[in-house]
Order: sequence, then structure tokens, then C-alpha cells
Amino acid sequence: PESPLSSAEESLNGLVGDRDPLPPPAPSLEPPSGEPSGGESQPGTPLPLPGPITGLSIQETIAMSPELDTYVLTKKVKEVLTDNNLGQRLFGESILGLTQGSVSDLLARPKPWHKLSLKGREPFVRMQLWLQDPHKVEKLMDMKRLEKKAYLKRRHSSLSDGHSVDGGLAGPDFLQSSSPQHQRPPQLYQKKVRVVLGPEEKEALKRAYQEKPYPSPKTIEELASQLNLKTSTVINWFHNYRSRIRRELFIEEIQAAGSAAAAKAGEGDSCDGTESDGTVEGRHGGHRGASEDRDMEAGVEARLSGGSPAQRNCTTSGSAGPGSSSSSLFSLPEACLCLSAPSSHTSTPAKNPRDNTLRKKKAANLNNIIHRLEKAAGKEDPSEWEF
DNA sequence: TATTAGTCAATAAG
DNA sequence: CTTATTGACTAATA
Repeated sequence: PESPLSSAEESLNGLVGDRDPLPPPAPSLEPPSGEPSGGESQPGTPLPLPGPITGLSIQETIAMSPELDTYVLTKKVKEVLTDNNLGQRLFGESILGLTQGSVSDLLARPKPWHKLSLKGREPFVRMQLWLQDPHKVEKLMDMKRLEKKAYLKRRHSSLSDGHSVDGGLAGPDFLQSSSPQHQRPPQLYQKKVRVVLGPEEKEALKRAYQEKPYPSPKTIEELASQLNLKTSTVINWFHNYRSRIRRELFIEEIQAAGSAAAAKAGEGDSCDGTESDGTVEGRHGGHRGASEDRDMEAGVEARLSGGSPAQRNCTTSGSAGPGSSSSSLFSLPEACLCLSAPSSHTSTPAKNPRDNTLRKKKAANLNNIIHRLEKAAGKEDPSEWEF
């Protein structure tokens, strides 16, 4: 119906030879496993099938996409989903072709468009297309109903009928229904055992990161043995930590949207289905709100090294001993102050936390919350309370 | 080969 | 049940 922004660039994208057009459903299978095939909802599904009759393959659509504001986009998506009691799993699997966890992450911390690769943009383009679909909600609700139906059916048959209902899956069906009812997929295959690092281990790693974000193999080995972790775990931890820290920076980078506006304007309701589109706004620094963040320990560390002793009593943990972490839940604003401390160079050479500067705020989340509260409060329209 | 970007999938939290 | 977190893995890059 309407194209947001003009997109007159990108004429020749030297590449885009593109792989096969079916990304999600082509999971690389592992040697032994084989889908758990939880019995239902096949993860690697039949593809979302996005575009209606648009002759464009999503890949093309993405390549031509105009520069979406991922923040605004995700905000709207979250709004639509919550307002209609639609879950991330359903949305992710049927619209984006991603799992629930990925959707959660994406919606909570979208990276700015310009930092995304072609592939990384895909989910956002799909979100946009979805938002444009007039029947998006009905369609998802239908799917939800279908799933529930299937679920009920399955449950019914397994209770009344003492027998399998499996649609004969590839999985080896050994002993089934041995004693108590159902055991769908006798996952005799080990689950996977997730490694869970203890708080003290994490702290040690963070401390190490602080000193050297890119530890040498030697250091890694050292850490691994000291903490009693596999080398690969330590390596992975650094990879993930760097990646996630970087992402935090992104969000606080471009999203200073301190949009003041909103405030007053007593009458204007603000919650109705669609919301203003707020295309690109010229981010002029409003004012930094002071929201604190969940933990944000990333920056927290900044202090520990040098710094004056005075300011090291900030919240989170005493830097010392492993177990000492004071469990000060939240510390309110003060925490932020600690961070801003100059504490210039640390003992290590090379690049040191230049990150200085302001602690960010995400007043946006508050807006979101407020919106939902208002919504819930004035809900006279009991259009199905979920369930 | 070393890193990054993007996800998955287990499981913690709500 | 739903959402959030996070170690591990894969493909893409430097």
C-alpha cells in the first residue's frame, strides 16, 4: 500500500548470488541426532512463505529494502503480539522462520540496520512485510487455533487410547509406552547438557576480559584450567561476550531517542492499534534519562582496575573473592555513577575501555510498559483473554 | 586461521 | 505455558 522510504540506491549489488532460497528448513543435521521431532511443530518447517504474489524472492526484497528502523519495527511487532496475546514462538516459527529464543533476542535488542548483514536484515524485512499484512493477526490466531486443536487431539488420544499417536517419525521407536502413558520421544539420546557457568566463573572471565578482550591461547588455557572449564568453553565465552558487549554498545549508540514530546498532551490517547510511524527522526539529543539497566556489568568492570578506592563500593559485587559477590540487587542510580568514573587506563596496554561516556537509558522500554499498562487497564473489550 | 554475525536449543525466570 | 538468557555451533569474513 505504501512504500515508506524512497530507496533509490543499491542498483548494483555485485553479489547476491544467493544461496538456495530455502534457509530455515535446511538444517544441517548432526551426525547422530535427528530432530527430536517433538511430535509436533517441526522446527525446520515449511517456511513461512512470506510474500503473497510479489514476484520477488525475499532475498531480492531484502536487497532492495529501504533502511528500516529496526527499533521502531520491533516495538510495533511487540505491541501487536502482546496486544493480541500472540506468542513469540508462534510468530517466530511461522513468520520469521526463527525459534522463540532468537525472536526474544531480536525483539529486545535489535541491532541498527546499518550494522546488519544481508542475512541479519531478513527477519526485519519479514517483520515489516508482516506488519503490512492486514490479516496478520487473524492469520496467526488461526494458526494458534490449529495448534491447539492438534494438541488437544493428541492429548486426547494418548489418554483414552493407550497407544501411540506418533505420526511414525523417523526416530527409532523403541520401547514406547512402557508403563505410564506417553513418553513421546524416548529421548534416549542425551539431551545435550548445557554448560552453566557459575557466578564466580563468570566474574573471573569478565575480569579477564577487562584486562584482555582478546586473550592469547595461552591465557585461555590458563583460565580454563584455573576455572576448571574446557578450553572451548572459555573460547566460546569470549566470543559471545565480545559479541554481546558490542551489541549493547549499538543499542545505546543510536538509540538515544529521548523523544521528549510525548509527555504532556493530556488528552491524546496514545494507544490505538496503529501507531504513528515516526519514520526517521532527527535524533537531537533530548536529554539522557537515567534509566538503569538490568545488570550491565560490562561497564561495571571499568571501575575495578585503578580508580579511586572511594568509588568502588558501587553495587555489584565486591571485586574480590569469588563468592563474595554481594547480591545487591539493583542498585539504583548510583551504579551508573560508578561507571562514569574516568579510571583511565587500566594496567593493560593497548586499547582500554574507551567506552566511557554516559550510561544509557532505555526509556523506550518504559514507554512500552506504560502503553501496555494503559491498554490492560482500559480493557473493556474482553476479546478473549487469551486461553 | 581467527573473528564475527546469526542462530539454535537447553534451561532459567516469570 | 511464555519469555529471557546464554553456551555452542555454522557460515561468512578478515
